[in-house]
Amino acid sequence: MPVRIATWNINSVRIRLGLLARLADEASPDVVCLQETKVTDDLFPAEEIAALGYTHQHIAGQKGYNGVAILSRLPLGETGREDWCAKGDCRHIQATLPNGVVLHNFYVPAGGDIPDPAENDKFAHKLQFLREMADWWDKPARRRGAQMLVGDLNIAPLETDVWSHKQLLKVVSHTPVEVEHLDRVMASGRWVDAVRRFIPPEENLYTWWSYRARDWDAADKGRRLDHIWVTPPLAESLRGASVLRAVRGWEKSSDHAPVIVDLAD
DNA sequence: ATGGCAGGTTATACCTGA
Repeated sequence: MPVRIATWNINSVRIRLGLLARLADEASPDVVCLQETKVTDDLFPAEEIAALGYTHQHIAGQKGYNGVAILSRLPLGETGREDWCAKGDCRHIQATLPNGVVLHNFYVPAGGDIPDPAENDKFAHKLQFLREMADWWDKPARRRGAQMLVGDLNIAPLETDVWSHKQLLKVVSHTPVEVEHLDRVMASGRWVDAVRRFIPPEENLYTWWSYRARDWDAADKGRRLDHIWVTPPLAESLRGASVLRAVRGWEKSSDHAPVIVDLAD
């Protein structure tokens, strides 16, 4: 049975439960990975989400900020989480799917406004987080088997991942130092960009559009911050990938659109 | 056009996002 996996920075799971229901109805992902749930585990709307069919849930949330969740219609095997940068924040969880795929859900720090780690602690945190991710997959034992890495990585690596490469070179999310760090993470895990296997790198592709634009759709000043990567053994199972841009236009939407991939058996 | 918006909080102004 094929498996559909979605990743979505939902920007508060409680305020957008209705949109999650609509996503479940219209796209019917088997597994949904959320970021920025913005809720502690005791207040997580587990029953409402179970009623959508996602009875298997692995969550790690905190008050106000961050927070990640893996919601699944399929049973989850071994689950876990890593405390990157030893800050105790909720930016990563993982779970094993019935097909054996180890699924990692990340919310990489945004990094603040100033792209200089000496001047901006948030940017330093972002780079450190990425270095720790690269170190994690640098060990051959951690590269074994079929793995998938999804989430809001808060970096748009390609020139076609932003509305203007030139104008964003000094804007956090598209600076060369961030892209180098992300490339190192990719290389360490031998990761394959699943979405760009289907939507060629020559084509502009975004997953995030600012709330501040008067007309986000017309201006289309987007960035591709949300990603789905797979390890080489899993790349052969990919059957499709897309960004659900229309979701960005739903009433009271998140500023991020969901990204989905389909896997064959 | 360096503006503009949105969510959360021991809220009613300030932090975060990117």
